[in-house]
Amino acid sequence: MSEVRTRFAPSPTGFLHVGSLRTALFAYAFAKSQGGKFILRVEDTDCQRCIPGAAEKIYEMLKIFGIDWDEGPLVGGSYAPYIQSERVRTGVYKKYAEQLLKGGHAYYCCCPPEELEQIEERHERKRIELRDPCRNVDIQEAQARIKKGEKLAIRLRVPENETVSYHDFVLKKEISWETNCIDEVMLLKTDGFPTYHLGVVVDDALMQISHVIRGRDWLPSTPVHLLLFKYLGFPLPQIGHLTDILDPGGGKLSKRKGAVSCEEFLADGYLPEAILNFIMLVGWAPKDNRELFTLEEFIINFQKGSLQIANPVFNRKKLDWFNGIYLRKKTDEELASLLKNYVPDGANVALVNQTVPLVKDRITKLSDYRLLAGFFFEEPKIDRALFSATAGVQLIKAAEVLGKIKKWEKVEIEEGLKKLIEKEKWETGDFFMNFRVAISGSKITPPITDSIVILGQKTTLSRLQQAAKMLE
RNA sequence: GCCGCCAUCGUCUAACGGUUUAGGACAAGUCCCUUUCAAGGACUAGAUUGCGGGUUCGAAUCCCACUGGCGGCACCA
Repeated sequence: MSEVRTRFAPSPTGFLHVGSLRTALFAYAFAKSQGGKFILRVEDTDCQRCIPGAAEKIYEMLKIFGIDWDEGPLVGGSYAPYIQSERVRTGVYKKYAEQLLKGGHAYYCCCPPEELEQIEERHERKRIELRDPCRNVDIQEAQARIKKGEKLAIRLRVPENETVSYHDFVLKKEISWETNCIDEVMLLKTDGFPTYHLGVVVDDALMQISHVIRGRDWLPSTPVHLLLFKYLGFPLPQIGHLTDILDPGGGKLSKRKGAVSCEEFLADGYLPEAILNFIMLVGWAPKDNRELFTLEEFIINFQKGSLQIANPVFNRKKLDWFNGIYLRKKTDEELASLLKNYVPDGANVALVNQTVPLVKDRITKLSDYRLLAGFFFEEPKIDRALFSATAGVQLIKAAEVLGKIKKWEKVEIEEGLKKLIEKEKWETGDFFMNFRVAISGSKITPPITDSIVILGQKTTLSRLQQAAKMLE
């Protein structure tokens, strides 16, 4: 059996989408699970849509998630990805387009390039006629026009009344199309760049990709690729289409309803391993219902599980759950260091370290830290409506008791407070809630006595006094 | 409009055509723990497997039709 080779082929037109991360992950795991190779190829043949720096961002992201590629041009001792715009210069795409032309499987298109507004019109026309009028233009005539300096594009010539089909290894079924329904797509643009269709087929063939794994949204263009593989005389790779990830609100996962790029999730304080574990289970499932996998474990188990064929809905709550799990797996030191970008500016490092054990079980993502522990670093803004009617006296007396404490330690503090509550016959819950609000400005906090131990006697007293004053 | 894909609890899913009173996880609810919120533990509820027909001794599992969802139809990828 020949080597398994998969690839991830993003276009650098924006941030890495979680759906793309999944495609990359599955292609990577598929190859790795069989001792194969994984390749990264940047499909940047539409110069206008490319965003400077986007490609580098994608490399960086993949590496953060542990997805690294095994091949490519050597640059400074490591592999660079294959880049289509660079390959254009070698003339490969043009060469194969001309081969198709020669074989009668493509033709020059003399239509003037359309503006975006006209595309809609074309779309309407497609409903009636799939064939381009240029298919009948004499090739000699077209070549004469090119000699005169005109730039002509090249379209695929689709045969009539044939059937094309392939076996989808993810869907596990034969899928076929009547050629009469296949569009005569553009292959080579007037700027000399290939379109996606020519680009993928030529490169997948030349790079000897054994298994093409891509999103379901590519399924409709597969018949075109099938034709190209055939006419170019390339062996057909195995092709498999992954599910589309759906938005809870319906339709494909979209930005409107929240974050979709890996950058955003990371910035929000989701851990790479949590995102990765979550995304593994979106479109793939093991037989034994296991849920926790590291990347290595995923690779080992990949073949034993199965790729889903029904489109899943993106379940954010489940991502939160995974993140909580991985957050709690961190040591306090690790968590403190991860929290660096989420603590208030200029926050005291030692103070942050002390608060970590208190917040660890209470945050679902790193960005929650500030909301929960902000009062350690800045004076709280207190809404007096949060206090109960008994708050005034309680705070004053609590301050008196705490002011007398010699050793500022948890046991001493708790003892003093408990005695006070008993003596005054207060309700424990009522007292602590008022106390909590006075210290933090919030009804939701880490354990409050632990918190004031960290906060220190001076700050604690001043906050109590301030709150009491406010209630006068 | 045309072409294609899909269909099990709210969500993600498990279940060689028979061991299934359809299992697990997230979410929800109840209880325990508890000075709040979490975390943790225990438990509950939730799916006549979209609908209708077949095939079969037997169907969530196979076939057909319907309905619904999704995707694609650019000199974009």
